[in-house]
Amino acid sequence: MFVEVIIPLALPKNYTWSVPPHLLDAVQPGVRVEVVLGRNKKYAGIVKRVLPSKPESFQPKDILNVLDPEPLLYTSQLQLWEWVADYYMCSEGEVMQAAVPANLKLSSESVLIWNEAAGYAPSDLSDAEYLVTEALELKKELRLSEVQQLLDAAVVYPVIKKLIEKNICYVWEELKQKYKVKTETYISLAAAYRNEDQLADLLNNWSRAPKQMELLLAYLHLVKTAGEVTKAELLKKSGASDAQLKGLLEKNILVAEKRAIDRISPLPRNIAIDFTLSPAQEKALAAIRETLEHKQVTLLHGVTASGKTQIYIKLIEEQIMQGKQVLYLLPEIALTAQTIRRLQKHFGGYIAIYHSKFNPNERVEIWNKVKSGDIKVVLGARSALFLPFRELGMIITDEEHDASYKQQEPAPRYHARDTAIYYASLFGAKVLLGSATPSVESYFNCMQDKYGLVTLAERFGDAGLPAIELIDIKKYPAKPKPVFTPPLIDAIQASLDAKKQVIIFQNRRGYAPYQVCDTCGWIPQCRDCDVTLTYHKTRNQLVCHYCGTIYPVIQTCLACGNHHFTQKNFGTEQVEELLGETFPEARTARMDYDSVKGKHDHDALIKLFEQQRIDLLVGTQMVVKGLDFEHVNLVCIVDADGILNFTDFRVNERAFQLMEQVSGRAGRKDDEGKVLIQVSNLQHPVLQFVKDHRYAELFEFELHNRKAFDYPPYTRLIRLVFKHREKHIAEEAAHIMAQGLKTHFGKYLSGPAQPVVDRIRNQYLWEILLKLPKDSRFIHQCKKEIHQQTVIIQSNKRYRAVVIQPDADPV
DNA sequence: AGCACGCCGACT
DNA sequence: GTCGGCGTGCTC
Repeated sequence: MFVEVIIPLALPKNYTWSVPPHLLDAVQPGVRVEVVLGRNKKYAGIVKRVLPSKPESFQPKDILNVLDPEPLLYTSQLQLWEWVADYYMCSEGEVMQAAVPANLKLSSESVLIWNEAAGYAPSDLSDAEYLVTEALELKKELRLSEVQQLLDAAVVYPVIKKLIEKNICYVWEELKQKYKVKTETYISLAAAYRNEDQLADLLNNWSRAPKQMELLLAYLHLVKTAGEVTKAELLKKSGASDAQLKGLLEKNILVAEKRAIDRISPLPRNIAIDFTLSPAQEKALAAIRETLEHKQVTLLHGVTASGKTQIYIKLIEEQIMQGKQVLYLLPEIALTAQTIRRLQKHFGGYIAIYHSKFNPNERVEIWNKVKSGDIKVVLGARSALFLPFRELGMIITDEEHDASYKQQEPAPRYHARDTAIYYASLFGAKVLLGSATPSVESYFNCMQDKYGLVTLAERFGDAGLPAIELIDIKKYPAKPKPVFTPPLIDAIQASLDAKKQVIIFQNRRGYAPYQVCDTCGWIPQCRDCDVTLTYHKTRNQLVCHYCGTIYPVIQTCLACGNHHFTQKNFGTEQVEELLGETFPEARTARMDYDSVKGKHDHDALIKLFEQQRIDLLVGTQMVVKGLDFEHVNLVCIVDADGILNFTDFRVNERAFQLMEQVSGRAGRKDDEGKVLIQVSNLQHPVLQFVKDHRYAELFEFELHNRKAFDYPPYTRLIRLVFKHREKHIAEEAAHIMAQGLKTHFGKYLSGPAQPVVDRIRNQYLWEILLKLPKDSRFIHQCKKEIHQQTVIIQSNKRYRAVVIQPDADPV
């Protein structure tokens, strides 16, 4: 018998191994098997299917072992992997990398074993070699990682190579399972004393060891109230010592037992729905149920604070009642303690949280519990899609428009929203997309009647939509360009006086986005990217916001040698600084990629703001995600031009989403929410829509524009960057690509899309490649990238790059 | 992903 | 003349 195995590597296809007779009964699709690939590398792969006949073109090797008594996942997951690999142009092994928690992907770890038999002469060894030899003689074996701690990382491999040559040690390859069950010791009464008489007998005839008796009594008391007693709990509650317990254990009065416990804190498994829906919500819920009767996917377009989550909760409850599982997807950033608490309150022990930053042991536990059907609801980021659901009833994709649903690096470059739709179809499950600002592609699918559409236009409770006011920046002195206009300052002051909070939105990090040489107008740019360098005052550095490269502050103009630069425009750092100067008595904080490095910083800052220990919060788009601030009554968009003034109309959708999301932060509880937008082009179409929260019309506008440009409605962003030392080559490449895209996107508008687009893209890429100079490294890289959804091509530092970034396509 | 093989430039 | 860098291809 033979098996096709998925190995967690980017192999061009799956390989086949043969099964020795004694393992025949153990193999089945979904189990892990230990196999040798290449010379002596061992991997734990997953059996995709069992093949009856021997392959012809090669001689398969035997599998070494079967690692699982039962499959790790169901066939629906294997189907999903196959689809993702095909659709997003990667190998199934790469999908496996993303899907399976590290602790289930056994790691091959090389261990150096001390060769007892061989002697050595210290004079023959270099310092580094001697160091390792000594350690080996002492410990008999060393892991490679330990050697690395011992030596300078750069010389590890050469030194080991030498030692092996000198026969001082050898390498042992072994597969190790890292996942360990966490156990806890439980204490219980020995069987002999389980009945009342015997226990009374024991207590009445107690002699000596009064301390032990104390502990025993404490145990008896505890067991009455708690039911089960752990060792740690008992010792803590009774204040007893280990010795006392040991005595009782030795006398066989109490017994200790180690039990595996769950890492996930056990919550009662009940559902507590303690709210009622508003009439508008009830109506939306009924509409969702109805559309889902005959459509697989429905989009819930609900303005911010319209209470979408409560509708989700009702739907989740229904699914649990039917014994089905639910996957609730959120963008990673929105997975805050706040959201989690909210869901946990209603679903207690039925729910699990899952995202890639979880510790590996917890991930394995959730994996197993989802597989067994123990967990009914998973609240997770995109990686939660790969959990082995058993009976999936529904997938909810909240904040459906969020770009972070698309994985960019590494492969598989999948879009969680679209993958979710496919995954759900395998179960016959329903999908609910939710957003206050749906993506154009989802909206388009509604218009095409492919998805159902339910709109929830009013905010929950008495809250109204915030009033949006435009401030004409041209009315105020042009230089220096004002960061805060007088009306804005007044409004902030009014909020401060009313003890309210303000969010100031500026979608640019750093202090100054670029700087200009006063004499010749030269602007410092990144060496590798076509991007100006942003000055960061706190770090006193120049940073490329595209690739992240850091440069020292430039004192001398590289073009003319002069020393005077002018800082142009402003970023969050400068806004924060100016706020401090303008409102010295207010408490100000900044929230952007630089100020919140870890996840904890983010949570901590949110907490501070929630508790009203911050009055003014400056931030980039980070402030628009996953926050529910009750005391905010003013949101300021300081520099709307910075979001709107692109020649590329395709940015409109993004600009609208940003503004709409920002304005959604204002005035959630009371009616006084206000949004101030400082802008120079008051006539900008996006602003007209934003002003009245008219999403549908913006969409019509977008669609119309895109049609006029032969541009497909549901490919949101295609960016082409061509660079070449020789300008005409770059231009030619750009031209060919643009032509190709234009000719074929007409067809794309009316037909099933993605495969076509991929073929076209590849075809034209090849054409470009043929015209470019024969640079083997460049061509090779291109070939490699062509197999990926996102094409990023570059060749070293001096590069020509083709960046094509198509968004994922609805299924 | 690793690893071997092979092809060119910098050295004993 | 060899050492060693990297580019290329292969692993059932």
